[in-house]
Amino acid sequence: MRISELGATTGVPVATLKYYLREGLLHAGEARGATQADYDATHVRRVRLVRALTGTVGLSLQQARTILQLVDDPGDDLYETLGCAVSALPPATTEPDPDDPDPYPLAREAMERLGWRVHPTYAGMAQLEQALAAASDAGLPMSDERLEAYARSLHDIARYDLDRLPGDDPAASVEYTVLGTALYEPVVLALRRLAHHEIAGRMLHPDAD
Amino acid sequence: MRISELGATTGVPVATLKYYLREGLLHAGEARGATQADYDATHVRRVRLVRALTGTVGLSLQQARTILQLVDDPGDDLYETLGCAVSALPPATTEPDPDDPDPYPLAREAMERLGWRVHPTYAGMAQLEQALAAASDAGLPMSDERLEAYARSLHDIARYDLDRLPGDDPAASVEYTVLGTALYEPVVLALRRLAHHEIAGRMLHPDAD
DNA sequence: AGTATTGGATACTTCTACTACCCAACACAA
DNA sequence: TTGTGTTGGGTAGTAGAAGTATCCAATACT
Repeated sequence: MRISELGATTGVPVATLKYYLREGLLHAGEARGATQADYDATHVRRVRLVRALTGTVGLSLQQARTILQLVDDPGDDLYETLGCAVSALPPATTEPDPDDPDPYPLAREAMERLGWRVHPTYAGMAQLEQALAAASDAGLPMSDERLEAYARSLHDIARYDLDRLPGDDPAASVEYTVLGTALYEPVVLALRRLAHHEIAGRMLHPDAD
Repeated sequence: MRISELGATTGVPVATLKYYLREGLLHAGEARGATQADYDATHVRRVRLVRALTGTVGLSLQQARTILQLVDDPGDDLYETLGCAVSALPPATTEPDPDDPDPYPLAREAMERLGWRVHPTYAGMAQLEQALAAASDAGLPMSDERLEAYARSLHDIARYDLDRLPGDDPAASVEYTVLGTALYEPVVLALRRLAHHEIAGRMLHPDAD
């Protein structure tokens, strides 16, 4: 498959594919000569993945590249690889001051109340801290009760995800977890928005069919 | 309060505040003369809100402006206002072809299976359709079973949100719902990521303290 | 042999979100 | 009253992200 065919198959302009090649988001095709290279199904899949991550998920090319590198070359520790993936996802956070004994007080207290055992400087902690602080700053602080309600429901979702990992294939598990974390996030948000709509509809127009 | 004070209080450069004024994200201060205007607590709140929406939530200024206009001047129908707000949130979707009798087949089937009564062209439908299509394109299609598991948990969250609306104050309800939808989304994502981490930790290191 | 396409490189464009600078009008302190 | 500093209002410049366009010599296909 030549590059123009790859473009036709995926609907992505050839100039953009060349850009992805330059930027390291797409592996080079197999060279068949100085002016010809062969692209295959792995390239089609990769291009679709890049478009899904940068388009619907809303990642920057830099963030997508980091995720893809983790999928291509995962460590053997799911736990650590997942941490690297999460730290690549938005919202971007700054490194915590290593001297600060309690860099994420809101998130730490939340985890303690929930009884969740998480590493205190896991990337998700910084993201939760930032999210809680942003809500407070904006005048809608999140109550402990609400946070616990959210956490319980999301814990159920996460358990569903991890219960379905192929336990006998660590590499597939890493890929599934890393990509699933990122790719299903838009589904999560869309479903929450639709649920708000559904419930508001029942509250305001209970008589409709 | 002068503009420099507003900048000092919020930590936002004066040049940026002027930019927000020009762009209609921040209402003008009360003029006290040709070269002096007075800013108050509503301006501080608004600046914090803009920074929360554009920073942590990740909205563009255009999207944040749309949300803020809805909060400033909501219709009297929570149902419709919420729809406008959701359509301003990412991922951006295109208008459906009005001749297409079934513009969002994946999302429609999902809603039917779930028994959710939603308007078939609600903005969230396009977003769900796009999210499901992106996951499929990327090689991780979402099973019906998984979608239902996610939907059940997120419906619980949405019910929690709407059960706590001040029923006697429609304007406050609109503000709470619109801003809560947007501002709590980063919390939702951070909690899901942390839950993955927590559960993976228990699976891989069940013996740790 | 001739035409079209490719890989590779470089340059250009568009958009967003600022950031910097300027200026005349004013406020305030000495 | 005079000097110093700030303000509103405007214009212009910047940096980064994500492409897009063009050129070229080297092929591949017909």
